[in-house]
Amino acid sequence: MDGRPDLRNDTARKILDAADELLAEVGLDGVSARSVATRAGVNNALVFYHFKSMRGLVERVLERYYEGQLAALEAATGAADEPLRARLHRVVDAYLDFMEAHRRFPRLVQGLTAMGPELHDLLRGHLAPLLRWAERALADVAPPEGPLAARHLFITFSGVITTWFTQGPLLAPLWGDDPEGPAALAERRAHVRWVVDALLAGLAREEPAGT
Amino acid sequence: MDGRPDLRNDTARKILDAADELLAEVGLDGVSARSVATRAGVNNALVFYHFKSMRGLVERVLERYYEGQLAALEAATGAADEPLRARLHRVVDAYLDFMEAHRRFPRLVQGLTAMGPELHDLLRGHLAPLLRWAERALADVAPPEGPLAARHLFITFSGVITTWFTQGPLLAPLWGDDPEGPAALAERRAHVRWVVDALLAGLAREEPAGT
DNA sequence: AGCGGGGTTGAGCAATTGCTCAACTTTCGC
DNA sequence: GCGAAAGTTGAGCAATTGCTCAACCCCGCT
Repeated sequence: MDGRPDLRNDTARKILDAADELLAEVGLDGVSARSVATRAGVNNALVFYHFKSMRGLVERVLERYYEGQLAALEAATGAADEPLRARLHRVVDAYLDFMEAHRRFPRLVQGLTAMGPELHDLLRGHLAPLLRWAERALADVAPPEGPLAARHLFITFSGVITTWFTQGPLLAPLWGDDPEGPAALAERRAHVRWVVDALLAGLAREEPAGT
Repeated sequence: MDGRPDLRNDTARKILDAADELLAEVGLDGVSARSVATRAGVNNALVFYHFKSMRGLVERVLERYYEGQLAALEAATGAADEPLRARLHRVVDAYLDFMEAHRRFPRLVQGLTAMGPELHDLLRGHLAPLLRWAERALADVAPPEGPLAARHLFITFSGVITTWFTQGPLLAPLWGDDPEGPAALAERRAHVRWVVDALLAGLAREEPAGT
């Protein structure tokens, strides 16, 4: 009933889905237990029965997304004998695909990050495996320390990708594009790939003799 | 009394400053008119007297930041005869300096962006001049359309910079650094400069014969 | 048939919210 | 020194919030 309720088509799942939708529509502060319950078609007391508190609900929504993201990135990592550039392209594609398939996710993370330090530990716990994964994936080309370390590249890459999804809806109307459309995403995907190539070229130039 | 109250050291300014601080501490939803008034040392009715509504207050806080940011970037743009690389480095430095001097700003924007579409028009209004400025500054090296257009580069650059300030506090403890310290910022600054150089090199390679 | 427990319900409580209002004080032109 | 405007105050209203609780329903078990 608490912690991790069953999510097989029963009430807890409907509540979780409703919370997910509402978080994207009205933001974190706009969603109330009553609104979640109403959308899920259940009594609002059930929200606190299945998830212990409102915060527990939000944490569970987050958890679901981060698990999916990490799985998607790891699945795209592929074999180590593949050329790094091709691997990175696949990973970046997977990142973009996941964000496109779950457009609410970057918004949600953005909102929670800005909500104050109480949630930082929670977010850190989900970010840590992603960072470790990036450090492993970039171990061959990035120095362990300094301005070109994998952690900086990780922040840069994730910034380049997620900023499109968070700022895109704001900016795209300014140049008359549909930010949610597939054409705009394809263009952004090409841009990100180009950025990856340019940064890889820069890394190769920086340290011509790899390990 | 409304719209744009005088900000010369009287009550309206104290309210605005208090709101600014609180927005960063407890997030957008955590700040109430009473909390703002208490911190400012005034009666809470004054919040609605000087600013018409709670939203008006937040808008005014935002406005102050965006005006400062645009001024800082334009001041750093410099003369057109200077080499583009040097100009970009100066602009990027100014961007980083502004963010460092106003660490609450990226957080605030992040929170407001995630808060739902009601605030999007407001944010768009502030973002538009920044975008136009970027398109002007990059007119020589970026094509007007496609994946390398100035707008994509703008999102990329601002993502690389702001993500450090929003995600940094989350990630830095994972590698035992003080994200707010000057050493961490200097390292990030070097990283961003390196990114700028790498992307400029990529652009030069893409279109060897400029206008 | 009876029992017990997970699931569900509506009502409700205490706290907080944005905002209003009438009354009070201060400021300022005249 | 007068009167109007600007500024300030405490009280309070209507609505919403997270959350609790006692009662109920429904199911399998014996």
